[in-house]
Amino acid sequence: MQRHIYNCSDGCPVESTLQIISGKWKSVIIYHLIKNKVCRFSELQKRMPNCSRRMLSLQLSELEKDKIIEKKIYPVIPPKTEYKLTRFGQTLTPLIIEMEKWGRTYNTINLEEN
Amino acid sequence: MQRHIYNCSDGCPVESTLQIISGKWKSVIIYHLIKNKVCRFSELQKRMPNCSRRMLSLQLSELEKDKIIEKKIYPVIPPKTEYKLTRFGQTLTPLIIEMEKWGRTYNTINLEEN
DNA sequence: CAGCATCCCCCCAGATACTG
DNA sequence: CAGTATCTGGGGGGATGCTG
Repeated sequence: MQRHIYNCSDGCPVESTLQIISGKWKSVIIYHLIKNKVCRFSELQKRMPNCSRRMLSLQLSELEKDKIIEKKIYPVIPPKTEYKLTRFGQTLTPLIIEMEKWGRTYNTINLEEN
Repeated sequence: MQRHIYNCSDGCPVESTLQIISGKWKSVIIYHLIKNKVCRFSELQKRMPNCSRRMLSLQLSELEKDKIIEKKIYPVIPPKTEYKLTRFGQTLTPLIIEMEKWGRTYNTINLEEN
């Protein structure tokens, strides 16, 4: 995690944030975990059909490494896992909700233009 | 701009937002334009030393195409340009400020851990 | 100063196949 | 079900040089 900071110009806070959430699907994953508290891998897949299984897996593992989400594995067959936000990850909620709000009005505007 | 929407799963608002601001440097550019109102190309360069001139140029032109920023060209020699947020672009302010806030506390936490 | 054009390399991410 | 492993191509992005 430390390396992130040194990539940022003069400690620019926006750049710091991007180091954590700029992955192609990370904010979307966090968004669904805010809305649904707990999600299984397949549930996330359904909610993000444009994200390949491979990508979903990669993004999840990076979020886990950065302590944004935590993973619970049930030792059963067939396998079952659950993902949820950590306490630290929950501090991203206001930011992601702002993304949601802006996206909603943006969608509305574009629909009106048709 | 329309194409953006159809890339989004079921109109997911977060995905819509990402279509606009997910470029590698876009949120950082917007951030500096919020803080400084008007910036010249070289001023943005100084504030984002890790962003190459080429990348800065590309990101700016995409933001302009999406009507987030507008560019004013002064027909002088040597050339002078100025960038600022459009009214539409200003609606992103709350979102970018949330990114700033989160990045600040994140930086603080990491400094404490040293 | 504020870019664009070109070249070129690397690696991101899709497709596919396999596994506990 | 919930992933890994491997291969591959296409393009994102750096470096450099040029211009009005």
